[in-house]
Amino acid sequence: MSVQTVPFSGQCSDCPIRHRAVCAHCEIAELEELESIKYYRNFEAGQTVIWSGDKMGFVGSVVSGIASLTQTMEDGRTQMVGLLLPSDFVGRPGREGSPYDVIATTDVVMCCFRKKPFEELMARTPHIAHRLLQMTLDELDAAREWMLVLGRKTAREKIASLLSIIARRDASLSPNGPSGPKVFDLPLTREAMADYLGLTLETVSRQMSALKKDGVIQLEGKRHVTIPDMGRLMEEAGDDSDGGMMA
Amino acid sequence: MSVQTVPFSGQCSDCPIRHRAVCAHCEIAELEELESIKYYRNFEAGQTVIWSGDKMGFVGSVVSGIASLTQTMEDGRTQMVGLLLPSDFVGRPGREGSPYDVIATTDVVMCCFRKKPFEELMARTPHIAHRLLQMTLDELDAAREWMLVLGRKTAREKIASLLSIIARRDASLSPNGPSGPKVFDLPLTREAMADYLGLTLETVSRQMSALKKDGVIQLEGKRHVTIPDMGRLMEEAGDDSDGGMMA
DNA sequence: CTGTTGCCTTGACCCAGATCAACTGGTTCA
DNA sequence: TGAACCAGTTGATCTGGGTCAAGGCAACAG
Repeated sequence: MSVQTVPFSGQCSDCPIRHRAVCAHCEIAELEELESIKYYRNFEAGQTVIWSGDKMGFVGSVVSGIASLTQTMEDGRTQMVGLLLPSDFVGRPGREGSPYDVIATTDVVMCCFRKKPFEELMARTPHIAHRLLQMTLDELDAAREWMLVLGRKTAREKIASLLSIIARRDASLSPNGPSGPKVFDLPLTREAMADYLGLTLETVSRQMSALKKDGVIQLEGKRHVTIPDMGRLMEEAGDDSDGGMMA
Repeated sequence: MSVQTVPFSGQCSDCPIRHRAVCAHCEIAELEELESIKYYRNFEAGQTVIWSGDKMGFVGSVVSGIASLTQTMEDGRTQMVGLLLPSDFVGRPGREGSPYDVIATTDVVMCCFRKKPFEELMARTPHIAHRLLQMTLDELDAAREWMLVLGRKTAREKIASLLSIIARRDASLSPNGPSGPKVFDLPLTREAMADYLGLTLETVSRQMSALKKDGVIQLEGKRHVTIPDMGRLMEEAGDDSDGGMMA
């Protein structure tokens, strides 16, 4: 309920996502231009940022918090089609509306640009256009990796896949090196996990319990997760256990 | 077995995908530059265009035929994560290798560019970079739409979704208007359909038979499909039956 | 301290789709 | 002429995960 405020000076140079967002490759002058058209918006957990089909007046980056992209069928079945983490971009230069709902999963701070000025700026700033292409290609790869999860993995593998994704990206932001136990708080409810994984929340709950019983994860409360052995978790996910890092 | 050859003069100006591929927005001068670094390659049905993980020396566009992007787990489970139709782009400027296998589903002709020269050209040709961004965004939307199919639809709905996708894009290329019966040949085996839909080929076969029995589709042989009522098919797919076109 | 609400867990049962297996018809090759 | 081989169909059976239903537990309001 408390109104969140921008969690830093508000200057691009101090911005926590400065080197990962659309603006990552910008030079000082370009950054100043961006700075002049940007503004911040706060969204509370559960709030809808953009409704599917609505025209979108702005684009922007997630500064903090987590949002989700969700598709819904007429009969209520829903599928989350993307997780937006800090530095991820929302909206499409050159598109009217969003094809999915964008929903704040936790409290979210976004760095927004009105669409028109941003598009104009992008047209004459290859650094931005190029970075956006890179980011879009990354998202496409992530979406396709997720298609394998949705289409071919068992419930247990799906849960393990989700946990390993969250653990890995969390690790990339936080301390303690790549190996060793990982600890984090799940930012998603069981229902949100189910929507992401194409499962029911009961199955999610059961498989979480099973992974706990088998010692793959430890749970403290409902959300606080410890992964004693990341390699083990990756095996459970059905991925190559060597996550690309060799001795 | 017959060696396919380029099915037209080989000049960009005559190219069947001239106005839909990466080069769509190029001006004459830019097109000439592209022309000077392009070459054609033919692949037979079943042939692997690129192996997952291999470094890729080229990028390019599908000129004719159909290719698929496929991911495989160690135990052999496979998921098709994309269908490449004429005008679709293969490869990533700025990436070493492909994260998935690219396999020719039918005989395929590709218009290729060696990666390095293409990247250099792209860097100084915003028309190409911009078009590539557009196309990537489209692919991302398609991938996300497919996530809903994989995660939440029943086998029958999945088949109907696939058929309606093929029918719609076929219709956009061929005669007879948007409404009225659609007729086409399935470019995929039952197994390829199963890999795309996250099903087994037996289930695909059964659901095809069921849709035929219920009059949603007509089958002549195994592959030749007639859709008497597109609206009906869209309902079966669980999509909004109005495909965006209103009276 | 008690009722309510939201999130989660657990159990019992069921069914869509997987698995295993037999069979059809077309095509190629000898 | 027929053996071998595909791609596809169809049947019988099994099972992972969905569905339905009953709590548990923490947070909060009255």
